[in-house]
Amino acid sequence: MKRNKSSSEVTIKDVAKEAGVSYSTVSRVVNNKSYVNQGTRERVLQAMLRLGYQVNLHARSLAGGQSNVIGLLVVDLTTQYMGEIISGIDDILAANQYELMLYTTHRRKAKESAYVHMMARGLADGLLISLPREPEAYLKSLRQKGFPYVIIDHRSEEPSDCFVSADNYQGGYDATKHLIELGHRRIGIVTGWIDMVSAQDRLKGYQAALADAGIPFEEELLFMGDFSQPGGFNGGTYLLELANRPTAVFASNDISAMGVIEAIRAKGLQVPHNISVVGFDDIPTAALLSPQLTTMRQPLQKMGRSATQMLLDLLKNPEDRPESIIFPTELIVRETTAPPYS
Amino acid sequence: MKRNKSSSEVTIKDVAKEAGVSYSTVSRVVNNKSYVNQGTRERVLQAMLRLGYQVNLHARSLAGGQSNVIGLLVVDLTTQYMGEIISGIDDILAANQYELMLYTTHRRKAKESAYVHMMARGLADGLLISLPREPEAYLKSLRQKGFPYVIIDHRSEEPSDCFVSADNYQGGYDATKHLIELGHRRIGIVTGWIDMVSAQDRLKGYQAALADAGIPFEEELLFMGDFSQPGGFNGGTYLLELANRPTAVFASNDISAMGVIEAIRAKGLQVPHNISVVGFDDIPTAALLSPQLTTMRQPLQKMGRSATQMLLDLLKNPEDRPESIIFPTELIVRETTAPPYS
DNA sequence: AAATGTTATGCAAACGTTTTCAGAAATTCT
DNA sequence: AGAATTTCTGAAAACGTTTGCATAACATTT
Repeated sequence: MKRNKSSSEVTIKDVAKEAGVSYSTVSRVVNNKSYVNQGTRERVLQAMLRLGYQVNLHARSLAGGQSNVIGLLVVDLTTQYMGEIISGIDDILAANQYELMLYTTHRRKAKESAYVHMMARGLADGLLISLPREPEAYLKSLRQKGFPYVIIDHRSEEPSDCFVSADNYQGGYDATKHLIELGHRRIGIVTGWIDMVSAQDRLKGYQAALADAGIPFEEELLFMGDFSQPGGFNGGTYLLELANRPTAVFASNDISAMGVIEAIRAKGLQVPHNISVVGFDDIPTAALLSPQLTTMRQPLQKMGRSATQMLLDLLKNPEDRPESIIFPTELIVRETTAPPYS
Repeated sequence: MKRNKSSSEVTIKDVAKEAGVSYSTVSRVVNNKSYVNQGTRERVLQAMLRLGYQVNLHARSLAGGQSNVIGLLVVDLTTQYMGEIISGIDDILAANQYELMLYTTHRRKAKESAYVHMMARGLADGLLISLPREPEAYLKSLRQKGFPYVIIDHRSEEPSDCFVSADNYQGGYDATKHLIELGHRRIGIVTGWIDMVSAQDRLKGYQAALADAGIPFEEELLFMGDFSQPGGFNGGTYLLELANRPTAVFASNDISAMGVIEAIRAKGLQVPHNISVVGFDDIPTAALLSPQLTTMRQPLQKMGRSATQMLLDLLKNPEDRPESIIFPTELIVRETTAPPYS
């Protein structure tokens, strides 16, 4: 058997020999188990230190049946949105000595499924799934395997699923209501990927706010976007070229709001003077734009933390499944919204 | 031994039984090795499909001596800077069937060392280290272990180190030169974490450009920043409150440039009318700001890709060590720089 | 027809742990 | 003092693979 370990890979057996005990004892010391004589423990600890022992996690996983790794499936890492969530995840994981394995699907639905199966087979103990596009395909197999997972930012209809999400419906409602209260009557919307529940919910909230204010929903004021900046730009351009253009736009996330604003500027108009814009997420840059973006805040870090804690709880007690959480959103009024220009 | 695998964990042996062959044959089929009869191969493949076999990566790593995992050590994930680099890393990794294990140190130097030792012991085959703060502590031990690693955005002095970096010196030089050519003579600088080589290099480039133009370097125009937005804000505020304030500022990255701009606005001044600002990185939002940020572009994605490819090459042929790469930077002139206001 | 290769298969030993089981040693209870 | 606990320790069997070695079957050459 070829072993290309160049040098001293110290194993538990080496430590055992050095300390003059059996390797089971070393294992007990490493894992801080009871039933080890204080003196022996010291001796082993010394030996470990002298030899520079480090546990081999693969061997541990194989023997112990769990890996202390959790997998994270994300569509895309380049957004601040994801960065915030991950930073929350990482907090909790680090505090519980778990490792993070990252899978990026780059919006390719097919990849999601492949990765999930890979993780579910021993590599990870549990899975955090963020912003799934077509989850049903693989969630079904995870469920039937009894593999623990928590979904982030996706309100699952399946009762047995655990998820953490923001109240996208209410957020969409409040964002739209804010515009209505400013006096707007023609309000455009640029949606996210409409196959995602969160995008659908924001749209529904928008429609509900309109209905409650007695404003009819107009198909032509809706643009199907994709949560991206170019998507927002296209949406903005489309809305502005309408014969009877809107006086305000609700963009389904901050990134596309930035696109919308760019489109408005490209037409030689001003925000919020000519057109108001409200975003969604409150990513850190939202406050750094000029004018600063009015947006719905989602507690992204907190969502990451909760989801992770939930998964860890699930790993500990697989029988009682934690309650899913829907966090409230918060309207952050900054400088991109104003009464309509007449 | 407790096994909490709830249901059917299909192993290679189950497949062997199903297909009526020995499990070594199944292993050969799984790994696409030669010396397997076409018919047998078919039969095994069928059996795998029927049983839903998935390889256990921990077992493979343990037996095979390599894990097909590479570790990535980053300070902070919430920046677009990192997002861009990771997206490059991920491209190459995915194409080569490697997994990505992520470690975030959150700027805590002590953590770096702990993680590195953990990864180096079997978990990962190689390490990608981005933006190290105090690398010497653990790099030494990696070197002596012969553990493969590549450093991103850190021009190492150690000749045996492989790294990928942008030409920070030239970038700092060109950014400053751009301001000088516009007519500026008093140019402030907000540095990055000055213990990082990249931050030092940008500063040196700044000083060299000044020297070449016959402008004396003034200590009071230098502010030690930390690559953060608040750091930029503080730096900007400091520079503006100078008795003889600068007419332009070179911020050592885009994020701190945004902070500087915020500070300028807070003083009731305009960019670039009163003060010019140039950043560094060209993160995606740089082009979306208003006014759009003039900055030095680093090919972040490409850097991620190169570093990863380099590491993979290193894993394949540990003897011949690839050449380190320094990518050129490119000045992107947008709207935050203009001739000095007089 | 024997000798030599080539292709295909199985056996069994690793890989570095965890964990069960059994027994030894030390301690506490009658 | 003997019995009953409790604390400690080691042997050995897993965990699910890969891989070196042996051997079998078949094809090709002398």
